[in-house]
Amino acid sequence: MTMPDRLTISELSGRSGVAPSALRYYESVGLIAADRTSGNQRRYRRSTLRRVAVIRAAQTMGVPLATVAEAFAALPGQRDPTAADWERLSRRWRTALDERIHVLERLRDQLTSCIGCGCLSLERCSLFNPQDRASRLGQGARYLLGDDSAKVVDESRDR
Amino acid sequence: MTMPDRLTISELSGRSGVAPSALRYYESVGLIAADRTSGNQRRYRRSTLRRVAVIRAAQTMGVPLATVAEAFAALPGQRDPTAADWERLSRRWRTALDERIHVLERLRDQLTSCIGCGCLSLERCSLFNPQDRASRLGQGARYLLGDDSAKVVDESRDR
DNA sequence: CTAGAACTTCAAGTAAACTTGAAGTCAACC
DNA sequence: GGTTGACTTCAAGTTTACTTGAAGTTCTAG
Repeated sequence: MTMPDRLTISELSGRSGVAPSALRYYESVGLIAADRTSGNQRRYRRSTLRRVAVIRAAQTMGVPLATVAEAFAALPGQRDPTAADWERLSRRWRTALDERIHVLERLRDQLTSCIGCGCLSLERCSLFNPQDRASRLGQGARYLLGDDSAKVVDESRDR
Repeated sequence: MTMPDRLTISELSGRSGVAPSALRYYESVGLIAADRTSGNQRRYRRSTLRRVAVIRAAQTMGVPLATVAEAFAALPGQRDPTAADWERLSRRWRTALDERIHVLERLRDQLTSCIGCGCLSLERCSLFNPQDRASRLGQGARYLLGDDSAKVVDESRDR
């Protein structure tokens, strides 16, 4: 009973904390895969546990599943991913994550200094700058093209 | 033409970068309000600009609109919010934002050290710990109750 | 005063990420 | 070998945060 070679869906669910229905959904969108028993039941490789963990980590970062699927496409389909495979993936997300953290930090500072201080002038306040929402993560700087910035610049004295 | 006292919906949309349809939606869920002209068209107070900016900031933080609405309930309904009003609100979110940033930072570090390094043992790796997903922001530590933690602890050698 | 742009409401549609339910099949234990 | 729990598929429902479209009204410039 210790360390089964292949996991049933409820085992994977129990170990990953992800509902069976969600795991089936992940399979339906190509994020994970499973072998089948003669009776058509799913049996997951142990490496799937790691995959699921990475999926949840990505979601915490704000990465949509479609983007995760894209990234997973770079992983080997047949053999289990190696450490190097996972590392390539982590490097790819690391930058985006750094950016996202940066945006949130700026927002935090603004939240105190701009809203909190009572400086009700909206000029040059990045909290009010739509450009700062370019933090969707996943596609990169989509927002940065359309020069939405400086649109919310306003004279002053808005309560 | 400089600095109108009340804004039309397209003016507010233009200045905030938020689509008119979204603004109407915000009104429908009680996030913003507008006076009406004799002909039933919306005229927004200038303070609405700030409200909308705060809504977008909250979304960047990952706060759902329902939670924003709750927070806004603490703002004065009649008079325009003062700096102190906004500050109370910002203090309330500041903590949550700090937490969220912290979670993402831990995730970033793990993303490199745990996945990247090839230490494929999953024990004590917070990337694989469902507890770390307690970052929903808004309700506080909902996840932290159900002791989901230590569920994903696994023996080792998962690829 | 009239054309056209901008506005109104309301219903329905969309996308993501699932969950739920029905109806049936498989596996494990005594 | 039967029964109970776990599994299967498939369709439909849910939530959030909107957008789109239809059908009609109002505002503003000439």
